[in-house]
Order: sequence, then C-alpha cells, then structure tokens
Amino acid sequence: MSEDKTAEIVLSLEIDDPALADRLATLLGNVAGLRLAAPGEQAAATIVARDPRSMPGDITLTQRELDVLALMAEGGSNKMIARQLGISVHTVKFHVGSLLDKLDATGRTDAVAHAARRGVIEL
Amino acid sequence: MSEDKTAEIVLSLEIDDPALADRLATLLGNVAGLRLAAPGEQAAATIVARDPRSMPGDITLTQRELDVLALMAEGGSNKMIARQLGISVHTVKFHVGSLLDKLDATGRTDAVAHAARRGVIEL
DNA sequence: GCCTTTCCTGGCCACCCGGCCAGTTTCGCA
DNA sequence: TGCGAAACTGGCCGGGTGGCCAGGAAAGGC
Repeated sequence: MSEDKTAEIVLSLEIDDPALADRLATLLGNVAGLRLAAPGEQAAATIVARDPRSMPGDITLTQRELDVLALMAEGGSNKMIARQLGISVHTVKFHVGSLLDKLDATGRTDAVAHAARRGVIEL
Repeated sequence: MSEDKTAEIVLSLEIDDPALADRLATLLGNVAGLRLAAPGEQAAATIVARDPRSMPGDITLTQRELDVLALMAEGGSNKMIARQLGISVHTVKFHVGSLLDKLDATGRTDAVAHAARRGVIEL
C-alpha cells in the first residue's frame, strides 16, 4: 500500500468549463504537496465541475412517482413495486407512464438513467 | 451573474477517507484565490474521492458486452441495439443474458444501475 | 360550490423481454 | 491438433411492459 504521509496528493480534473479548468490548474500547480495527474494516471481524488447548462429544466415529480422511481432503480418489476407500495399493478403502470413522460424516456431503463443523470435519484 | 475574473473559486469536498480530506483541506486552505465552501454553500467545483473498498469484486466484461451495456444505458431496446451493432436480436439477447448473469441483475434496468454503481459505465 | 391535481383502479392489446433449447464460426492457447 | 472462450444465430414461449381507453376518490385553490 505504501501510504507515505509525505507523498504528493495526485488530483485529476473533470471540468466542463475550460476557463475554470485553466484557473484551477494554474492555482493548484503552485501548491506544494499537490500535483495534477498525468493523462491516464490514477488520481487520489478528482475535481468535478459539470456544466449546469446540461440540466436546465428541473422536473417536479410527485412523492408517489419518486417512490416508484426508487423501486425501479432497484430493478423492481411493476408487480414487485405494486406489492411494495400496496397498490395495484395498474396504478404502478400509471405512475411509470407519468415518469416516462416527465423524464422524456423511452422505457424504464432510460427513465432510471435520466433520473440518475439529473440527480433526481442516487444510484 | 457577476462573473468576476478575480473572484475566489469555491470548492467543496466529498471525500470518504478522513485523513485524505484533512490533508487536502489543509493544503487548499493556504492557496490564494481558492476557498473551501461553507456547509451548504454552492461550490464552483467539487473534489471527489470515493472509497474504493465500496466496490471490491470487479467484473470482467467482454468488449461486446460493454457495447451492448452502453446502448442499454441509453435506453435502447434489443431491436435498436441489434441495428446499431449490426447483429441479430438473438445475439443481443445472448449478450444481455450474460450481462444479467455477470452483474447479478434481475433485468436490464437493474443491470444498468449495477454497472453505474460499480463504475463500469458512466451515465 | 367548482375545478385542478394527485392518486388510484380496471380492461384490452401489441409488443418486448428474458430464459430455455439448439447450433455455427473464429480465435488463441496448450 | 484438440479444446475452450467469445461471438453469433435460430425457434419457442410465458410473462412483463407500455400505450390506449375508461372511470372514481380525496385534498387544496379560486
């Protein structure tokens, strides 16, 4: 493991905004004990800044839709979700339909992926 | 939006390892032009370091399985994936079956969620 | 009161999905 | 030369999924 307390901490950058990335790289380059990762190098930590424009419209989901969505992300079928929530399969389908609509998804897998991307759910 | 070029860059920390978090906070605290975010404050970027122990068993997927998995994460149906890769639906099902097996998933949605959790794919 | 939203339920149906069986080719490795 | 792994294809079928139709009940805003 060779966890040397005096070793440099290697950081990698994942920043959409070029200007911000440049400023950060300049600032961090002059810090003793820190080093930016070479391309492909394994880093101890990553500095992340996603472009907020990639998720402009935020979606309002009802509580029930969030319930269904969470169970979908766990891989639950409509039948299993219905049992979990104590409602009928038809009602689950109804909520799933609303989710596909609101999340602009083509299917439940796409819906979960979209929701995760927008931070609506945590995988 | 007052995007002042001379403003401090606010960073937040999301680091599982307390020791690493401490060292980074100390180092970054002395850098002019940088500031660590107050609790709840909106940060320009986030420093992330997840505990690698949270995903011990790593899975070996073939290249073709990765192809199929990526298209699954985009919400593609078996038919669409088949067209994309220029293979038959049966072959797609074959790879999907392998993926469900290797990822210990009950369905394609579960498979994508598991893969995303383990960092096999990026959403 | 009325009206909107949310939540809930039912039937119907085309299509998709996943699991089972079977087989072929191609490649690298022993 | 044989042998396994990977990739590919087919048929079959039970069950799941998603879209459409229809409706009812409860809560809150006007």
